[in-house]
Amino acid sequence: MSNVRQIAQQSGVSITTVSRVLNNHPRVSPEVRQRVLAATNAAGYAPNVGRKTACNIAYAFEGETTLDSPFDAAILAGIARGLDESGFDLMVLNVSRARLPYETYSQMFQRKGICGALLRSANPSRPVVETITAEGFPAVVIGDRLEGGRASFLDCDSRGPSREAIEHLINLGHRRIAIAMHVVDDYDHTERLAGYLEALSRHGIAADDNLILRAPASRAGGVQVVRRLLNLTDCPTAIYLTDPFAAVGAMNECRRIGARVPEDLSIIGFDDGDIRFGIHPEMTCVCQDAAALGAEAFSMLCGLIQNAALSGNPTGLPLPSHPVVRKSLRAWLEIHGTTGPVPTVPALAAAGSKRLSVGLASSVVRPSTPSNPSELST
Amino acid sequence: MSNVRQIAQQSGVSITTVSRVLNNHPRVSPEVRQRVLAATNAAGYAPNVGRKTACNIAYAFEGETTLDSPFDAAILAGIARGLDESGFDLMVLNVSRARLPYETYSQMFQRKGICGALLRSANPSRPVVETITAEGFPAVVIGDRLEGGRASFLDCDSRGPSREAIEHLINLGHRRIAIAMHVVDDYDHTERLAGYLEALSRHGIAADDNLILRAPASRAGGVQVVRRLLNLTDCPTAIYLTDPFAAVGAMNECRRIGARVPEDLSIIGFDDGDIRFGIHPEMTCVCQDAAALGAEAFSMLCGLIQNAALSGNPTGLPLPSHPVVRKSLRAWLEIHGTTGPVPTVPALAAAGSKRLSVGLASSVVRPSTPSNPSELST
DNA sequence: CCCACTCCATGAAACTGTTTCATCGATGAT
DNA sequence: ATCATCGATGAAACAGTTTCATGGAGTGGG
Repeated sequence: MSNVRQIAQQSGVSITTVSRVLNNHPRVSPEVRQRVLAATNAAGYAPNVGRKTACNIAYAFEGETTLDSPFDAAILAGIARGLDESGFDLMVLNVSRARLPYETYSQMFQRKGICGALLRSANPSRPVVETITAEGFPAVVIGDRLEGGRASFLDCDSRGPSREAIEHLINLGHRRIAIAMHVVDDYDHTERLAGYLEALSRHGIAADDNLILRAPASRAGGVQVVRRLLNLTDCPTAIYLTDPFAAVGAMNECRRIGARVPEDLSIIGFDDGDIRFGIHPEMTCVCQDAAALGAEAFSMLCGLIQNAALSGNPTGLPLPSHPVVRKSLRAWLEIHGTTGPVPTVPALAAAGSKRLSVGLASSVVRPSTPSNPSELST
Repeated sequence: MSNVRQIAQQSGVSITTVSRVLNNHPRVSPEVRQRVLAATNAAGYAPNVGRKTACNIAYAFEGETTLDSPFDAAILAGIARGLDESGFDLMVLNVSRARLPYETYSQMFQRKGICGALLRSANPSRPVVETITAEGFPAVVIGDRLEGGRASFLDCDSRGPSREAIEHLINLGHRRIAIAMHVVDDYDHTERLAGYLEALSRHGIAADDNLILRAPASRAGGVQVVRRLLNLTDCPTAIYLTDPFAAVGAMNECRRIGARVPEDLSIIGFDDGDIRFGIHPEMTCVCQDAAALGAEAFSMLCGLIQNAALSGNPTGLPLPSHPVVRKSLRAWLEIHGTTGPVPTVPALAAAGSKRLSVGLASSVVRPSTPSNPSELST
């Protein structure tokens, strides 16, 4: 185990200077700082004083917080339930903000007394997540499959259930089925698209690019999905929305324009919690148990931490070969009241378009895509 | 500033022993431990080494976590948004679990590098919250008014808007108005009851104990509220449910038994987020902005921490007179589609009761209150 | 050009808290 | 009675931080 005195000797400075560098004090010349940092990283230095306080778990994300989404909230709650028995404390951390310029992510975690991290991954933050896991710091990635490196992860397979959802629609006679995904292109949404495409191809239905939409994961996004689809000359008879809020928004908009669900249009949503029971009709949807995801990820992380402690690497510094744990929970399809047989008469397009134009005239909300009158009347 | 050596001298032991006591090591005799602790508390000791790491904010609660509720989730999100600029990190802490037997809450916070706490208060945890604030540790209580001591708090006044909500119903002609509150009797729900009673008394309507219900803050709770109220001989024409989920459950149950909202029954709910827009008809409700509550509480706490730092009390130890900040946000009434004129014919009781018995026969869910057939037929 | 003066980088030493190892006495088994 | 063991304790070594002193580079006035 290296200490400040060794680092000092190796970089030819005093321990004072080493301490200053490590604590980011201003009064150090750039060259000396550089030299000390090099020695520090080479030696894999970790502070020994205050080491005992390293009993925190981080729920780490990068960039904007999405803590208020039911998904993140439920994950947090799942983690929190595990905490009580474990003796760990939970820290919520924006890793990109918390890291000092010079340090590795592992060093940052150590500095904050964190001995393991749950990494919430979305596509934009993937590079960061990959860096952290590559450093060998005990971490479990939630909601992404980092097949490449040596990352541990827990994801929820929504591809199979998404396929089943679409096949459910196909069995009901639907052929023109739309899918609406989040504009942020994360792993989960991509998987749901894959399930959708799989179902279509299994039943010999050609995918239509016009029926593959992206919209914000919000009620407003769902509203837009319905409006845009109703503008199509060949309107779909069913929509799969891969986000809870978007699904609710779509239901609202259907009601507003007088399209009956499921008589005129079938809707399959997605649910992290129990939104599906709060709306009417209860929503057919692909479900995942986000709280279970949090609890499971936490227990995986505890395993990793224990393992690191046993292998004499309590500081979480990079190891040539650290253990990898990978696991998948499964999402599932729940059939409720928003899916039904394909309409015999194509009532939706006509009714929808007509009422859409009426509705818009009296509505405060304007569609974000400027509607072309000629399209509306088709 | 005291240190271990002073504590050691005062309690007549070595610094080793003091360190052992402070770190809760087992090999200390009870008497010595007692003596050292006394000296420690008397001296207001705070560790100096590792002091710089005290840059965390705690979101502290006691007992069961409610992190997955939209209210707590939104508060957290509000806090998280403030964090980025502040340079603090957020710790989620179950104070009753995290505290070691001997230490004060302030010491516990310090041990964990926490320089300020946001305390989520509910009635069962009030004693703990009061203790913490009495210690003078920089803390802001969210959602409770601790008028007594010197506690800083931020609450959201829902009493006025609750009164307005009931008056809105009275103006629509309603006279028999029920209120359903959470079984856990926290400050907010009590306030909403007060607003309800105020409105009744202002309009010379006598409060009826039969119309004041308690039910769990869940969809199932809301279902029960409707069932129990329909059992009454003199059925209400409007209900105010002080919890979002309960309101949604009540709406569901109304739909199931064929009671139309608002034609047969007016419903006013409560909303922390935007549930009101996700259901149909959009729900008339008293709203509060939980994210704003989190953000505001955080900014208040930052003020307290800065103040403590300026007054040379960076450790957050008890001060004879620490500053107190108190603030209220306001909830507000939003009128949407679930409230309407009082029904001219008392259709609900008859229709509801009839369908209730039919519905129950075919339903898996049983009411928790055993229904008396004679009551049903009235 | 020289001489204070200032400012900055740096190190020695003082200081804080933790951990290791040795000691001492009580207790219990033989 | 003797020896082994174990628990409580302290001295000293150790790790890291902070204070204060130092020396040199730059600067401005004479």
